[in-house]
Amino acid sequence: MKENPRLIRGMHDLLPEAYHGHQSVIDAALQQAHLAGFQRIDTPIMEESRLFDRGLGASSDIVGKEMYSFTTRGGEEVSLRPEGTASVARAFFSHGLAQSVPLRYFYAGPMFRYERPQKGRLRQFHQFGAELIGASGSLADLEIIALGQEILNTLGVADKTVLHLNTLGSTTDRAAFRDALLAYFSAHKASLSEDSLRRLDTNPMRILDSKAEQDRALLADAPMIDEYLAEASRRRFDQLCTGLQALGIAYVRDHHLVRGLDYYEHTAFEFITDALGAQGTVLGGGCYDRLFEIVGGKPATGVGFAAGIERLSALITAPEMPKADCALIPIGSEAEAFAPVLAQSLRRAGIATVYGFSGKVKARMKQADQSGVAFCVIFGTEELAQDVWKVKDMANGEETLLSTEALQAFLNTKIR
RNA sequence: GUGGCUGUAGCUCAGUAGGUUAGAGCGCCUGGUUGUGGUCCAGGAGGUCGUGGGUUCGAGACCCAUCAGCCACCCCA
Repeated sequence: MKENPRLIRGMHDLLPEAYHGHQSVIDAALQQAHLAGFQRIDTPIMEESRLFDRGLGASSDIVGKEMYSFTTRGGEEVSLRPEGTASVARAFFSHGLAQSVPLRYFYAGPMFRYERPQKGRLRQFHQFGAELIGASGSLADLEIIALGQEILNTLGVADKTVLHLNTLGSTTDRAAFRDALLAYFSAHKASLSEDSLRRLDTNPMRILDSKAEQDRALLADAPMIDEYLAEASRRRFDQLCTGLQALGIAYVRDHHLVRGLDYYEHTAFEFITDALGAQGTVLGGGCYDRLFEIVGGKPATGVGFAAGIERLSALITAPEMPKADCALIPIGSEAEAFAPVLAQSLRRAGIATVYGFSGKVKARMKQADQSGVAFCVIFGTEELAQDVWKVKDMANGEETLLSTEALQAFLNTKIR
């Protein structure tokens, strides 16, 4: 316990049961993504640090203090990815994909953030996400939100979440709004919390979602984004709202929803739950047109979301683990030697077969039982001599003697 | 990064105002059954009490440090 290697802080093993929960979340998401025409991609978990430095914005906490960054033996400055979108944007340019627009991509994998661990917050965690590149406007926003909603529906967690929706306006709208906020809060510096005083310098919009009472008291009279929206921005948002209504997707307009990454503009949304403690966002995203120019120098449009697999996994009722269909219990060295042969033929017939339990027959039966198999095939010198297999139904204890062909047929009908 | 709570067997926890050989339940192993699980009965193994230091005649209990976990802030998936 003292000298042995330990788990690094904030890192978690996924034992079979937890892994299965994760996988079923990914499977459900993937299934819906497929139905919507999104294709799976993977990008490296490591990128040049400057991709994230520039892409996510220096004012974001992620870049400021949460990245796993280091210098390689070759002297490259690299970072473990803290999120997936910047990499997708990079890949867009790396492969000249501007030709093939619009693109619908889905990804899933580990992300890394050097934060203090807490409920629903790990240093290595897993996200899946969807990105729609090269389509823009309210229809693209709607498509992405609808996919997110559909995934939550499939997972059966939709009733535990609320969709929060906001618009941040275009880059120019946002800048004007920002200035107005800066002016307003600067005039009320005395009443601001310590954290918000800091935000005033780094990112005034973040004061909007402050949890501090003293800050919230100021919010009522604070400038609203709606007052700063250009006509086109307003229309885009209105059309999105109309579209959501048409799809029967409920939402709440959250004027204080601000996302932490600098690249967002126009539509921003989060599906939030109150069942997970303080880390309530389960799936969130928005429009990130600006990211492309920052990353690749050329304009493109994008909207997408990312979802926390651990958080979703904690919300769903864990599906049952898949079990093997039957276990082999050979008795005696002759039978022992034949177990692999029988296992091979059963497996080739599509029957999931386990063997190799240790100890006496009693102990093996117990292990087989605990592995959850529905049937045991018990055979020793007697059975081998008569060329039969004794099959035991673990549910009711019934035993049947069967020939090899009959065994496969028997198991196949019982299992399906 | 800041604050609060916690750290005793594989798991969940108990451990009186500091006092000899640290307990329970579950799990595990063995036996009751020569080739048979899930119930029952009997027995058994397993702990440097997170780690390091200190106080004391004596520390699992008290103090300090450190590490880890949890919860909240911060931030976000």
